[in-house]
Formats: sequence, C-alpha cells, structure tokens
Amino acid sequence: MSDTRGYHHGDLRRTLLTAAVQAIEESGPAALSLRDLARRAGVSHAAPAHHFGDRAGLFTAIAVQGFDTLADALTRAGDELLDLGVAYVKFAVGHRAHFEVMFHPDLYRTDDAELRAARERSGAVLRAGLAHRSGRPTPAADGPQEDVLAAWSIVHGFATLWLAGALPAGLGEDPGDAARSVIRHLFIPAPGTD
Amino acid sequence: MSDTRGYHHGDLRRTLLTAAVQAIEESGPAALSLRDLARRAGVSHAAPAHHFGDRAGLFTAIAVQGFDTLADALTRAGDELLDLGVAYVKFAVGHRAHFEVMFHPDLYRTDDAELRAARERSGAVLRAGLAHRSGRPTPAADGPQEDVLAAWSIVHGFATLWLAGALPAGLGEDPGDAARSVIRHLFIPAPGTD
DNA sequence: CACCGTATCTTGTCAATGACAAGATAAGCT
DNA sequence: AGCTTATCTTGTCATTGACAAGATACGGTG
Repeated sequence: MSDTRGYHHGDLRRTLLTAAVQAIEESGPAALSLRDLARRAGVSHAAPAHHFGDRAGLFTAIAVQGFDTLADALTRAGDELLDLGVAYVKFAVGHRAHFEVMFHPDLYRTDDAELRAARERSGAVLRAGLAHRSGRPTPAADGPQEDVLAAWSIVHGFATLWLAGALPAGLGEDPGDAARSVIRHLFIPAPGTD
Repeated sequence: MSDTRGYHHGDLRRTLLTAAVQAIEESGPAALSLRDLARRAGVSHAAPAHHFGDRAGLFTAIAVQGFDTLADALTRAGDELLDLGVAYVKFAVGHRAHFEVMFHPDLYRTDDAELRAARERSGAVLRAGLAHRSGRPTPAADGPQEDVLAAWSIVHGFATLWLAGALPAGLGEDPGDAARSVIRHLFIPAPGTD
C-alpha cells in the first residue's frame, strides 16, 4: 500500500514529512525547498501543496510531530528529575530537525489547532515531571514556578548550544552524558532557600 | 558625508546592516531578502552584493557585529556573576536579530577570520566573568568547567525561550528582572558539592 | 457492474529571489 | 590631466513558492 506506483503515491504525506526532516537535518530549515522535497519523493513540484497548503503548513506539521514525539519521550523518561532533563536534551539532539522547527514559531502557524494541542500536551508532561520534584511539594511561593523555568532553561539552553556547535570539545560524544554532568549543577542542591 | 546622494551612497554598508537588523527583528532571518533590503536603502538590487558578496556574507557581518556588541555588554556588566547572566539575557532580547543570527551557524560563514576573532573575544569575556566566581577559585576538577557551561546554558536557554515566546505570561515585561529571578536558582547555592 | 463525487497528483504559469556578468560613475592618487 | 580603484547600476538566468486548472485513481451508491 505504501508503494510508489503510478499516479497515486499511497503514502505521500508521510513520505514528504520524513524527507523534509531528513533535508532539514542536513542543511537546516531555511534551506528546505518544497520543490526539492517533491523531487526527493519522486512526485511533481506541486504535490506537497495539496497535503500542506504551503511552506508554513509543512513546518506546522513537523512541529506537531515534534511536540508529540517530545511528549512521548518525556513520558518514558520516568519520574527522576535529572532523567527528565537528560531526555529533553536527548530528544533535541536526536531529533534536531523537529527541535529547531518547534522553537522557531516564525516558521509555522502558531494558531493551528492541532499544534496548540500537541504543544500543550508536551508542556503538561514537562510541568508535571518537574513539579513531581521529590523534596519539594509546592515549588515556590513567589514567582510563577521559577524553579521549573530554571530547569527548563538550563536543559533547553544546553540543547540549543550543543546543536549550534557552540559548546567546547571535550564533552564527549554522547549528549546525554554531557547534559547529565552539566545540568546536575542546577539539580543537585535542594536548599530551603529563602 | 553619510548622505544618500547620487550614485555613491557614502555609507551603504552601515545603512544596509542596520536595515537588515531591523528587517530581521520584524520577520526573522529566514524572511530577509537582499532585494527588499536594497529597496529599503534606496539602491539597486545588486548593490548589497558588492559589500557582502552574498546572503551568507551579510549574515556573517551581522554575526560579527553581534559578538562584538555582546563582548562590550558583558564587559560593562561588572564582576557580579548574576549581573553577567542578566546582561547576557538583556543583550539577547535587546538585540534579538543579532542573537538569532549568531547562534544559527548555518546562516553564515563560521570560518570567516573576523568572525572567529569576534566570537573568541566575547567567549573570553564570558569565561573570565564566570571564572571570577567569588567563592570558588578553581571551578571544578573533573569536567571542562561544567559549572561555567551550566551557567551559560541557563542564561542562553532562558533567552532563547523568551525570544521564542515559549515562556508563560506572568513573568512581567522586563526580561532582565525575569531572568534575574529565574537564573538565581542556579547561582544562589554555593556548596562544596563533591 | 455502471456511475459519480472526491481525494490525490500533474502540468502550466507568474512574480520574486539570489547570484552573476558587464558596464557606468565617482573618488582618490600621482 | 590621466590612471586606478571602489562603488553602484542594469541586465540576465535558473530556482523557488504560490496558485489555477486539468488529469487520474479511489470509494461508495445505485
């Protein structure tokens, strides 16, 4: 059924999505061309438009897929706070195309219904996991979950810097291990601060 | 001298750079068009090519300017560790066009000599400032300055999330204040961990 | 089985873009 | 005054995103 025979491709949408992700991993979102995408899939230059409408529509679909995958990955990461952070970084590096698109709202349609749902889903998993923080029932009294934002910031920052190639060598090959040893510096202390 | 008269513009390069930064702030780097840029500056469509070669050349120039400005800002931020982080976030939000370009190496030429110099300069300021950390003479024995990377990660992550509009409302209008109250969660504890 | 509506994909076209080539104009130097 | 060089313009080409209109296959209904 998922063959490439004749007029009807059978599974074009999925094929285009995976081809797009691969292309983005190779040369970034900016360099992605709808026509090149069509060529890779062996279809005409206007075929993608039918499934995604336009460029923004394609990126929207990728972002949705990304938020869904992230939610799954975080769910599988377990309850341990540090593991959650490591899973976040692993997802970013392992799915860099999705990750880059997800956090570049100028590429897609942020008001898309499916997208909002997927984003909220992964956000909920993240918040739930971080709120589960063992020694601290209610995160903080003052700000809007400042410690959650701090945790999100450090893992997101590490992932972004890693992907940008801005981190120094000597961290090793495995982003998970590297992330663990770095973000540990936020998670280890569990003080009753104020 | 810096007028727009006749055949020779007089200060085209600078004019194009500021126009480009403004355009990027409005609609992101991806949407930047060299021809639109030329129109904004009131010159022919091929004029930018003379100064920057091509699109990548323009982004390279912007990145250089960005790393230089960042180095200056961090230098002015003083010795206090928290202030340094806040200055980093303030720069990112106050110069979002530069910041976005700087950390998207696929946009420009990473092997450009001027760029490498500017990047190294700002990197040195950052490392020096973070190494100055009062209570801790030598950061850590084990990893490659893991605590420095943790600090960089959290401020970079916060800035990126802020710019992406991913942070929840309720943090207020001022990114500096918000950053201070969030990244504080990393900087406050000064334990003798291991 | 015949028919028809619809989803899927193609061909054709247009304005805009990035890149390049070649020429025109100005500025500086001797 | 004359030469050299930097700066900017005009002209052109292949590529791209978007749209319109048509061709093909699929699924259901009679």
